[in-house]
Amino acid sequence: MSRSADPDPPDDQQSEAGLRADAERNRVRILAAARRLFAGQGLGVSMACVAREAGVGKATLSRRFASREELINAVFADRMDAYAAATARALADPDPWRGFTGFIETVCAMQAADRGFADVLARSFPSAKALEARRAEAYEGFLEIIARAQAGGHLRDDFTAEDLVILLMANAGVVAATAEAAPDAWRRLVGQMLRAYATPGTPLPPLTPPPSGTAVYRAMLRISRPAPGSGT
Amino acid sequence: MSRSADPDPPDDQQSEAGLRADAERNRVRILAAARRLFAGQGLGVSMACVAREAGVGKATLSRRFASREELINAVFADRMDAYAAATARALADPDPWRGFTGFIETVCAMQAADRGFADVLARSFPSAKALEARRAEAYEGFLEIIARAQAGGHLRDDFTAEDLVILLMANAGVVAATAEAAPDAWRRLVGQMLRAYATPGTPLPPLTPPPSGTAVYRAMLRISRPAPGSGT
DNA sequence: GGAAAAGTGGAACGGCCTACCCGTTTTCAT
DNA sequence: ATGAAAACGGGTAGGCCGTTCCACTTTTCC
Repeated sequence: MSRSADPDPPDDQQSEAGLRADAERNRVRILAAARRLFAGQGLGVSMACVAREAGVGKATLSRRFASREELINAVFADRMDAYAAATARALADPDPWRGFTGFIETVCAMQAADRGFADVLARSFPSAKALEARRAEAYEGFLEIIARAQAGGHLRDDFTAEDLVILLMANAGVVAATAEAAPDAWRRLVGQMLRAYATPGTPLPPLTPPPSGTAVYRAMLRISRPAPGSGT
Repeated sequence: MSRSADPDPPDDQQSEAGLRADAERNRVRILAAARRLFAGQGLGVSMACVAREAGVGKATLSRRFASREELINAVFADRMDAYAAATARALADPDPWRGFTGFIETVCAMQAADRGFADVLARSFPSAKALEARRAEAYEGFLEIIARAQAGGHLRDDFTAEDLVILLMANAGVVAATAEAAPDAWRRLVGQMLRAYATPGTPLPPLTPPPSGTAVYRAMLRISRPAPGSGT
């Protein structure tokens, strides 16, 4: 709610302060290109590739986004909004357990849909202020989701917020490996994890069937992750 | 059982056919260096780094191991032996369920102990014949482990061999992220997965406590995976 | 003990990436 | 319309990575 309250109205999305028209246009093209590449290949894509894909010079990219983290911050701002919003939606659900499972599934689906975002959720970027603020916000919301679901009796008492991070890291691993060859594999993982989180009597939806043996084999072959430079 | 039945006896370990003494010595140093680096930083370490660590020239490394996969094949041969042997041990256990859980824990522990091996288990290297032979062997054994455990009534009927691969990929993700900051996080994941695999009445050991919030946060900061080039 | 064979490491090369600088083009306000 | 400021993109330098070639050293074997 406290994001862009500029007096300039006609910006539907995020836009930078006093940027010249052509500069703003390039900014948008860069963001679109980066979004595309990050989604498909993870956060490790080289800056030169992003510039090439956006049809701008490397210098322009560097001028607009000084570091990779800055670019990540801008690219994933709206996804992090959706992430934070998902906690609110979960809390609005009258059924605490359904709110909990829905949140887990939503978030893991976001990871599956965007390899870059999968990494963003499993890592932390201290210099990306907007992102980290949203993450903290979501964390607070998730604590409440947990408390409600535990009070409702369907979530085990030993479940902690740290377990979500572990799940996100695990799911990032599965998504990175299977995105192309077995794009539904993550559902299997999540279904099983929910079984593990639930108290004994809890009714659970049937498990997604596992990917075929050949699909899994192809996934084992294709894992080609460029992966983030440990850069600045 | 059908491995090195050479007439040359005095080789205790793996050694190459007619290699000059000093060449063989270098070979061993290369393997040791690669083992060390792969274990700590994953399979993405540069060949130049391996050569430097081994104290040999890059040319020597390339001459001995033409490709990264060849090096991986040699380095992880004994680990894959242990992997295959673990299935035999599991099958020797009179309690099928204990055999199953012990196998899962052993394998995931191997992943946690060696980041390179974690990747090896979650990927496939068609050109690394020795490795893949062992993997196939282990796969056969695992099918039997599953059948026995399901017949015993403690393993759910919907568990499949593909679920092991998914678990290995998930665990590889957790290990890559937490190896330094929260080295026990994988135990939490595995404990929860076993809960998910077990039929309702099955007695299960208590869950490993989750890593502390600060440890998890440090893990989210430090994920710096070089990661394999999508090699030859 | 000496020559041939086997092995070695460094230099050179091409490819890819990042960071920086600089001459040119575009925009915007007057 | 026009000039200054802003933005542009390409070129260059520096760093790794992996591969190949070549003059030199070590081992082996007779």
